[in-house]
Amino acid sequence: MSSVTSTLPATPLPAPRMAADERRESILAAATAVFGAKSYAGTTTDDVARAAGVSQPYVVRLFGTKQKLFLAVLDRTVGKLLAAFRASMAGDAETQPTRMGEAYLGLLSERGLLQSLSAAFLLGGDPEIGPAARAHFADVWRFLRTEAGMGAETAHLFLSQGMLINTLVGLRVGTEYGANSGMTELFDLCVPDKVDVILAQIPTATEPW
Amino acid sequence: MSSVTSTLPATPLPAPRMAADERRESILAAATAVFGAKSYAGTTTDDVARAAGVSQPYVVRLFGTKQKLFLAVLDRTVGKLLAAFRASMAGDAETQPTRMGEAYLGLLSERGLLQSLSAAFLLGGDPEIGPAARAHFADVWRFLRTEAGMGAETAHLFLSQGMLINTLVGLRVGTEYGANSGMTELFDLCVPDKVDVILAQIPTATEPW
DNA sequence: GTCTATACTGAGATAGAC
DNA sequence: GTCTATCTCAGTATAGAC
Repeated sequence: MSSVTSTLPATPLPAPRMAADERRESILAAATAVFGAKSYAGTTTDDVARAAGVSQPYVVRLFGTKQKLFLAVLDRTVGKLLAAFRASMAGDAETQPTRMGEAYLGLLSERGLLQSLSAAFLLGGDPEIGPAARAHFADVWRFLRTEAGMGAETAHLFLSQGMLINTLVGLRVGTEYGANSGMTELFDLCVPDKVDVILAQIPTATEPW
Repeated sequence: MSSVTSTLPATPLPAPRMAADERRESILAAATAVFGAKSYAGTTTDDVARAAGVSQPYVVRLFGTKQKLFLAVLDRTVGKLLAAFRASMAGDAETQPTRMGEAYLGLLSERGLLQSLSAAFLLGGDPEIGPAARAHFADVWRFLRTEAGMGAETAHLFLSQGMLINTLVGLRVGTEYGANSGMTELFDLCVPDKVDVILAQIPTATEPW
């Protein structure tokens, strides 16, 4: 009915060129968010690509395989985790556990970071991911016991509580529960005086992926 | 070269007829193991079928969709969890937390039970699984606080430690780590005097799926 | 450095026989 | 109650252009 030129197919503007390292990092960040939300197998390389604003084959091109991408995400995540812990270690020994706890909560501000970790920790049976996940977990444990100087008991409690926090965030408890349902009580114990901060980090709407 | 009758194609013996309920339960058990090992998205209905010794379409036929199967697994799992807790409640109040902890550890003897739960707890963002997972989690919390009469602090600690145990099992820590690596220390704190029992529950070899 | 086109495979689900 | 055959789509990965 009308001219051909008027029905423009909206050229899907190619992503602007970027230094490889920069692009790599932005894809890792996107992948972290998506893996965190949909777990390893539930994530497609296309999800990641769209979250990062690049094409699906390019994601594969840069990282080789989806699995390698996931392993790269893991490395980066644990690196950030330990870095955050180390950064929190200045100050007097008395309040250190508290500060480390807060450092941990700070990591919630990166979408999917802790949930990607949790996802990896469930894949111990995978022949490639499993060993990597165990190694990373052991690194964290060793860090707490040696570098951070925590006693076994303290480190145990610290880790436990971290895992529960991960669970609550993975469950998206904040999005669905109101002030009732008893969950708020638990939330308060897990992240005292930080409920609002935490809730803000949880994705509320449907994501692009 | 030889007679036709001698090269038997090994008729893949059809599963013996079973009452629907019985078959349903055996598929649920198989599905629990597989979902626990490979997470929701990583599990195929064919994995489950083979673990249960039936055909893939039959699994779908009985449960409608993979998702419904997973939700059924969740129901069953939480049912077993609460049942085990309730069963442990007889006796004096003093040692009750200990007995509940032991009841929890007892659940490790069913392959994948706690790991399926953990997997579900990571899928809070899923439009159908998320709400179900939150509801189940809330049920457990309410149980601890009301029926089991735990204080908020106690319940919090109890849950935390449960989540860490789930993590360790999901990681298959026992399979890969020997007496070194520091993990044994943590293991001992998580499941005192039960290390061997726990390790025995962790699948060691390649499974049929 | 990044894309389009496409080959290939795997997996959920349906149809219908026994 | 259970299977075989099969349709169909989604998703990883490759080839090759720009």
